[in-house]
Amino acid sequence: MTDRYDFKSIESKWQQRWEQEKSYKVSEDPDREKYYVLEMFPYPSGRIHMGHVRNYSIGDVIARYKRMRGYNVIHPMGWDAFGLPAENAAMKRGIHPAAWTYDNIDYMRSQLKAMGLSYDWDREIATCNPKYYRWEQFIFLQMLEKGLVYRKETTVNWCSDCKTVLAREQVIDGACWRCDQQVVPKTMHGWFFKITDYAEELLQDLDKLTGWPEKVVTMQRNWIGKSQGLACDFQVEDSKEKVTIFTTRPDTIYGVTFMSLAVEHPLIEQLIKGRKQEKEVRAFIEKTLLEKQRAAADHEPDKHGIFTGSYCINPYNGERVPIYVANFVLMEYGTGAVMAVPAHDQRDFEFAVKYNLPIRPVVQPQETELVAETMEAAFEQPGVLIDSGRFTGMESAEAKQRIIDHATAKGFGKALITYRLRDWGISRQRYWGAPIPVIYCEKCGIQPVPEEQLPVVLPGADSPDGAHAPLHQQVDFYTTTCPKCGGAARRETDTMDTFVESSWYFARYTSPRNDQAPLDPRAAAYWLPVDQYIGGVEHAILHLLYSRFFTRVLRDLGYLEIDEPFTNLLTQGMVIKDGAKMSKSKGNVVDPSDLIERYGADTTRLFSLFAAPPERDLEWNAQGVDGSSRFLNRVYRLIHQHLDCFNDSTNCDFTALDTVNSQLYRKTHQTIARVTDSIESNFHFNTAISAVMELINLISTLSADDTKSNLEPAVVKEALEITIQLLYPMVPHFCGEMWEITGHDTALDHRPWPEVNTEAAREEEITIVIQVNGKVRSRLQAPADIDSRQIEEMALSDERTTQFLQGKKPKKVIVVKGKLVNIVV
RNA sequence: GCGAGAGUGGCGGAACUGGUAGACGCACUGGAUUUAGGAUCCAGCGCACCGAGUGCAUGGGGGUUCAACUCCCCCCUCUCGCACCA
Repeated sequence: MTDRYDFKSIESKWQQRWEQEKSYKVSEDPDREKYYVLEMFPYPSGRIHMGHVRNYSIGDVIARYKRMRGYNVIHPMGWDAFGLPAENAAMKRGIHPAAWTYDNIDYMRSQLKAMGLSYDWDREIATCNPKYYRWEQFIFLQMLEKGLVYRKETTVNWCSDCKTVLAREQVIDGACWRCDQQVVPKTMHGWFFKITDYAEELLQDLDKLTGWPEKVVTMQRNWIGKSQGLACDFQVEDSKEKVTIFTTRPDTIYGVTFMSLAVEHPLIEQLIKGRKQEKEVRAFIEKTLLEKQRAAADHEPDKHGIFTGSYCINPYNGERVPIYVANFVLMEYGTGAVMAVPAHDQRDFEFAVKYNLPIRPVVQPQETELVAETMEAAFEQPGVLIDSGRFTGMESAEAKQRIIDHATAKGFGKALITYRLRDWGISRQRYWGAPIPVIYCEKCGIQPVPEEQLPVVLPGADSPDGAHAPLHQQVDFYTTTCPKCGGAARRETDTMDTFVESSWYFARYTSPRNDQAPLDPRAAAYWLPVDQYIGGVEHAILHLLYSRFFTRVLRDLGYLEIDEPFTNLLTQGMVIKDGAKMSKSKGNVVDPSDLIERYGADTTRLFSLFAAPPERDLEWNAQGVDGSSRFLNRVYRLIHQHLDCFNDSTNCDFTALDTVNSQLYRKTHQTIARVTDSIESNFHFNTAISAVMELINLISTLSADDTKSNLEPAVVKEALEITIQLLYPMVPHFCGEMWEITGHDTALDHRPWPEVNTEAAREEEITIVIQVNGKVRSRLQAPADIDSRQIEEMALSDERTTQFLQGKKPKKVIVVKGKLVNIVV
């Protein structure tokens, strides 16, 4: 035997075996309870990085653990394969995006296989495959039919150099992230998913997500951003027009002293026409629009505004209210018009101070009295109404309701709920995405591509030198005939946002080769929802919200029976090095392949699990990897040292062990308990590994030469067998091999997880801590079942303790059974 | 600004419903063995004092308690998310 295990041959041996035997292929089995564990699928960027290693190691431990627990575990993997980087790489290297993508997939698949991950590779999907996006197009059409998709014109960020729409994240200081060209707003048509139809349900059901991190739930709640309030019409003076405002504070409506409109508000034109302010206001609007375009995301511009020359009437008190245009009012939210109450809204307060507008308190706090002249900030809390007509004297909460009721009764307003959530714009002017399956006919208008003509295939993707220009430049692609009238027509040339693919892939995994429907409802009903989903917190909003939306859409289309796709969510921390996230630009990247080459997959996995609990950031430490490697070699040597125990057939009475043997027996069962608990409660594999290390340390200590003869082979054998079983989900090749060389012929995947013998795990003797005035002064050994009176007696007669008492009489003695005694003097 | 989370040795991190702070690992120090080792084994390792020992220690300051990393109040720092949402 050598003193280090040969990870190379062991790992390739087991990987081959798993592959040949299809060890992790699963199918529906109504007699067994299923468990669906899923890691967010990767974008095939070229090589896997440490974040992937961490993500998939965590998932694989859970998959293997649950398998040992007897579950029918589905653990699939695939590729989020559409996206802009493929097009960029293609441009740069003169190859086709499809070729680049599929090459990357092949390489990364081999990297994942080298990690020994227990996937059912027969379920592998790549979203750029027409067999996948065909069904995405199908779902799109079903949604279109149901009115969940619509086309509208909006303003987008356009880069004139790259000739494409940019996502908001791709606009840096007003310029394109790639070519640095100034981004311009452009009005164009696009397709939208009506996610806002589900806003309320998506919000309400967040309460059901008890298996999600609070943080993610909160982020989604804020993102949906529900506000309840009053929509109320203010009649424009000397005009037929009305300004409709939205407020969440109807209780402050008697404190309105002016009105603010967004610069884009459609009414402005009429308000200023022919007035002396006309020119000035136009100039202001133009300037503000420019400013908005340029505004960096990280600072708020100062508040500016300008009087339009018009007034409107507060329907509650009949007062004339001057109408302003202000740069801080958003057209996209509410109604684009805000009633300004400087006394109770900080922005309005600042604006009023700047432009010398009146401040009128109408809600009084409990303790103090607000006086307009001395206010230094708005009072934004609820309180009791004053100077508010018939509502004076009411509490804010009641007043809100009464004021809304009043508006409803009089017909100039109503209760309104608004959401921050916008409909999801999915049109992209890029090549490498799923084509949107509609046809434009001059005569018949927008026509869905007939189902039997799906998929609308991306042209050129099947040959390496095929065309990959944006579809609107590919005449052969967009020239078609109308499915209705047969006349000349034009295909939609936009492709879908890549987030669409990832919004339902987890469901497709349940019947990945189905060519009759997007999903097999029976398979979906068996496997879904995903029991444990694992991925980076950067997807907390978009991907996870879209998936929740799609799940409901697929439910309403009759494919799914569930509301929520992911029962439990684990958001893993980043892998960092030298205090920063690993990135090429920082030059602190560790390539997982180098590690696997040098230390093996098991060591790499073990370290990524041991260095930090999953939800925290993991600081990469090269020496820490050595430590993990050392540990495995230590286990390896220890097993070899005790190989004879596995052949020993001496009878052993586990109920009558001597001190040394019962110590090991006890520790073994305590370790099972600790490891099981660490995994079950919060997936803190770091403490699970620590526990096994302690067990190994004990076996080492006890098997040092002078005491070895005392150890019972059966006790050592049990300890080592359990070590191997407990470590198996984390370091599967190593443990598979150890299991085999210790004479077992059933694969560990089919061995049940070890059971704790609670009797054996119980300590016989415990350490009782003696405190004097709360400070530890002494420790005593006592039998575990000692009662409080006896402990107290022992403590008071303890020599060290009496020294500290210096003859003083105890005022009080607190005894915590099995733990400590505190003597107060 | 708002929201969420986190501050524990030289480092990563332990500590159950308040009850021995620092498990486990890394680094470091001393020793053994070795031709050699980035191998292995033994011992030490929060800080202060020469020390058995004692005192001080979980971001800072108060408080509750016999007892606080843990509970309460105030403050500081860091990370992440949202960012004029009416």
